[in-house]
Amino acid sequence: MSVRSRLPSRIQAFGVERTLRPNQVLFRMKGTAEGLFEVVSGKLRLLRRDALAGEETISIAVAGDLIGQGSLGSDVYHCEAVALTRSRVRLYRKAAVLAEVERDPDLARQLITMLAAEVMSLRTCLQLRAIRNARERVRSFLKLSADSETLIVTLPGTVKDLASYLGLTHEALYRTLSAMVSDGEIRRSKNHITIRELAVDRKRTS
Amino acid sequence: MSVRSRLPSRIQAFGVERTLRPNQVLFRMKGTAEGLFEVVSGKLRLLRRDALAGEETISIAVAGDLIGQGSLGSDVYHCEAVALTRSRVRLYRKAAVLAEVERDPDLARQLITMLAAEVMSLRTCLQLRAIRNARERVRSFLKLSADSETLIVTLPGTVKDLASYLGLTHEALYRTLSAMVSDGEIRRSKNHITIRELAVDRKRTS
DNA sequence: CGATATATTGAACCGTCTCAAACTTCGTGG
DNA sequence: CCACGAAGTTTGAGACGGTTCAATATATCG
Repeated sequence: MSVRSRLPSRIQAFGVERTLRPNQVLFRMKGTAEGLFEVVSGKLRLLRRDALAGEETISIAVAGDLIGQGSLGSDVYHCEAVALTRSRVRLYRKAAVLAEVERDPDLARQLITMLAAEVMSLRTCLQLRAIRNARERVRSFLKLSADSETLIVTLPGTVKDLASYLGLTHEALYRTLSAMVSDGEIRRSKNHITIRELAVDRKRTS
Repeated sequence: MSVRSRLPSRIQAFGVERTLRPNQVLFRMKGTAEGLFEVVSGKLRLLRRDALAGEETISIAVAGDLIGQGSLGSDVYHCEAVALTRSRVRLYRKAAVLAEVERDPDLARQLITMLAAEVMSLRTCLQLRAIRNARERVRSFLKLSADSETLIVTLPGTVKDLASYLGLTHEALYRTLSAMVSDGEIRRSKNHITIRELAVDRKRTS
């Protein structure tokens, strides 16, 4: 659901750890950008709020993920991070990161490729949403997210969160998943979805 | 419509210029990523193709814009660039850029902030699309894109391109714009849209 | 064990898509 | 410079699908 971005270990030296309880807000939209965070343990939800668009889940971050990268290019955060579970995060102050970048070309290169990958991941998401038909959209998402070996998709959050990520109401997603199950296209268990038939790419089975 | 990203002049030394005629393809999806391009003159359309999602305009790049940044994080391009007009572009080979990054921390910092800004720009676009109502979506887009002084939005491409960017069919966008004009909410001329009333934020005037 | 959030299904409405048709603009080539 | 074709623009009508509102079941957490 998001790029797994990791910082090289040498920079971790100057990271400051912080613990979050469930539902605690790590940073808010328009809050002063301290820097970026690495999720050490636990799980956080990244979202955007807007009077018109409502609440939109950007992604679910788990251990190892880097969040708040946008802060490197701005003075304020443009999204909100809330802990889903008790979590530990490590803060890398913006100034410290940028300073370290000057000294460590390798870190610079890693940050650049990481951000470039993030850009592409977002574009993929954007393209996913361009698919009008709910079922096709879900199908595309599953294809993109499935482990290529097992064809299993592991849901990082709730189905509701997934609905938000896909730009559907949760009702529509539940219905679509149900229909796909009864058609034998997928199989569902707790936190997993298994694709049963491999992309026969039949045109809109609706 | 997209982040105006510029490379510091010192790196321009090793850029290779190339001329494109209208409709010429600069790079395709899944084509080997040579590197990134700076638009010297003219106008290009960035898009993604997909059997299900169809053609989706990502942005219109004009002189000064940097395109194909995603290539820094991947071996292949994930979008397609087509010249809208006769254009000149300058290629910065991926390896050259990454090598220069090692030598020039300042370039590194600029690339990082540029990419971070792009990430946020994409997230904003994503959020825009989360607005279900066409009129509200157009309204939000106009607010975001308007010059804060004059309240004028300059369209970089055709209205059809804008429709693609907004995730609407062109018919829906034409209709919405017409309605907004007759309601006196906006004014239109050739390539400009002027917002007449400043966001009174009345709930769904539909 | 109660409270709160998620999961699930139903029914109806409404807006956008789709298909269609005409008009305008623009660029190209004769 | 005009003719032509291609692409963009514009408006119409109808169908479909996802949203919305609603109600209930299930699960999770303190």
